[in-house]
Amino acid sequence: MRSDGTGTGGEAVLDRIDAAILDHLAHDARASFATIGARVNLSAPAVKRRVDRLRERGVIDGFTVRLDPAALGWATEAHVEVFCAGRTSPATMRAAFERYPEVIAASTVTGEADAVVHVRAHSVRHLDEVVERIAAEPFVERTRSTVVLTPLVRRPDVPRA
Amino acid sequence: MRSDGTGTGGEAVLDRIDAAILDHLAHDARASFATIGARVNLSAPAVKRRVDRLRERGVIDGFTVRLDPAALGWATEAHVEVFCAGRTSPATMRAAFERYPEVIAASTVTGEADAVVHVRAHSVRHLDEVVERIAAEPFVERTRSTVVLTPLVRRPDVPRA
DNA sequence: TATGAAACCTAGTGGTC
DNA sequence: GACCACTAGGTTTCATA
Repeated sequence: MRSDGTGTGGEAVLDRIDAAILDHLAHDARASFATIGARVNLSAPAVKRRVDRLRERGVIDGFTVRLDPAALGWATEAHVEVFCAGRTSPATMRAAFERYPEVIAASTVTGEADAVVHVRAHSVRHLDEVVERIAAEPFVERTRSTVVLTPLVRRPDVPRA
Repeated sequence: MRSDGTGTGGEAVLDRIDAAILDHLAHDARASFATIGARVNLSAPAVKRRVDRLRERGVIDGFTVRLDPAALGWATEAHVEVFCAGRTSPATMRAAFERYPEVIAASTVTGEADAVVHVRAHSVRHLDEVVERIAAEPFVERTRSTVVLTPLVRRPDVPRA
């Protein structure tokens, strides 16, 4: 895989217009096709067809709302490293972590810990309670938490470039 | 701050209807106000007014597209712990990390490291290159990377509960 | 195969009660 | 918050390059 987003055959995953459309949608997913079309020099139907195709291809996973955690009282954020007792399957971990609404992301990782769980809570007290519950999961040996002090960058999940 | 999302005065940040609207928008940010209204027993204009109010209040930050990283060739993901030489201001770090399109999130944290930077790259080679560049930033003493093996959970940035 | 133009239908929006 | 009227946008069809 080359780092410019093209496959081995040279066919770009996205042409320049698709990229521009996605960039626009990233900023305003409710923009009209006509508005997007004006920026990419395409008619509204043409934009719609491209968006439909991007959805079919799985490039576009859906459209969501961006919420401000602070405005909703989710003031505390932490990365919880999870150390497992013995070998635990990713499926087991997923099943466990999915049950926590406070878990916004989780993945198995290289290095010392077996998994890193991204937790959002209302308060340090709330965070503590969640971490306690995670630590009490049968497959968890211990955890190590690092609390977020200052958010610096927060971008869409996928880079534009 | 209580953990149920209400303030000290007892006024909920969101009433039940707002929460339902946001939940719907989280799943499909391009849903029509009429469709949303059908689910929350409200007319389309009423839904629109609530959404407008949520935007004004800053609860809704915007609407974005959810892209599949794999479909776009962003196959590699890592958490990079950054250790700074001396004291470095968050503003300095933000300015530096913002310049990397590969950085999808960054924050200062408690614990050993000074910051954690979430990086997405096309390949391990690409990731390596990005980490090298971060490590070469003037304020960075050293870095420690943990590469994501298996994504387990990936949710909207803010919990619904 | 992708597009543009037009037609048609649905949705957004502001005013009124 | 509902209802109405008006405007704007979504979606299909068809012709074209």
